[in-house]
Amino acid sequence: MPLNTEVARKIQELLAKRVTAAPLPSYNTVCGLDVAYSGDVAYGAAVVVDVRSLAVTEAACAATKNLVPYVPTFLAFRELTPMLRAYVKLRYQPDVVLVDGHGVAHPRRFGIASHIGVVLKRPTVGVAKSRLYGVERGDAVYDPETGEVIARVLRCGGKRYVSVGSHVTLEDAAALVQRLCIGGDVYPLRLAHDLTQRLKRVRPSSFDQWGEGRIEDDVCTVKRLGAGGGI
DNA sequence: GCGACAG
DNA sequence: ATCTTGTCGC
Repeated sequence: MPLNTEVARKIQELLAKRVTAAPLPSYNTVCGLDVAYSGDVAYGAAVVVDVRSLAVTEAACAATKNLVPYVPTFLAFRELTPMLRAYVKLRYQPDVVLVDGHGVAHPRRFGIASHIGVVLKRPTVGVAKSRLYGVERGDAVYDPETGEVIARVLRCGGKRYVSVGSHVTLEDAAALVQRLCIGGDVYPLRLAHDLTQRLKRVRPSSFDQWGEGRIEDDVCTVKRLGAGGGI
């Protein structure tokens, strides 16, 4: 599927007004969202972790076809569907969602993490491995237009640009990511990435035999608290 | 016009 | 993101 950047841009500008930065209430579970590709199929994964025990409480995934091309500043239009299709399969709503990509550290203050936060009306945090927009100075990224700090740079393996998705403050977002930085990676995102990579390998390349954009639950094992099975 | 440009 | 093995270095 093609991408109409004219329309996509207006959608971002309109929805950006819905981004909020409320302080994050106490949280117990954090979900990591990621996507991987194989041919013309995108695999999305949502892995939920208990912040105290670091145990995986639940995980889900999905596959989608009819991919949209990647165009800088419009990543959400390519990865939103596979991420959300996996997310909605979760039985329990996680307290916070970590997204692989930027939040408001975006030219129109609406990266994929913000897009997901607004759509779900839930706390989301953007975690990217490289800068897309803004001026980096020390551990902060400033908006060249307003001078506002739009992202925090953390060291977790390599650099990690943390920004507000929505419904969280930058301070809380940075503290949360720092806390989940384990083994040189942001744990929930690492698990989501691993799951996504495995699905890509386990699945034969074609897509049709799995039907309307989804992977059978027996292949994408969904693990839950107290239940058996692994990711 | 030139350079930058999440995944 | 994806195509891909070995190899240099701490």
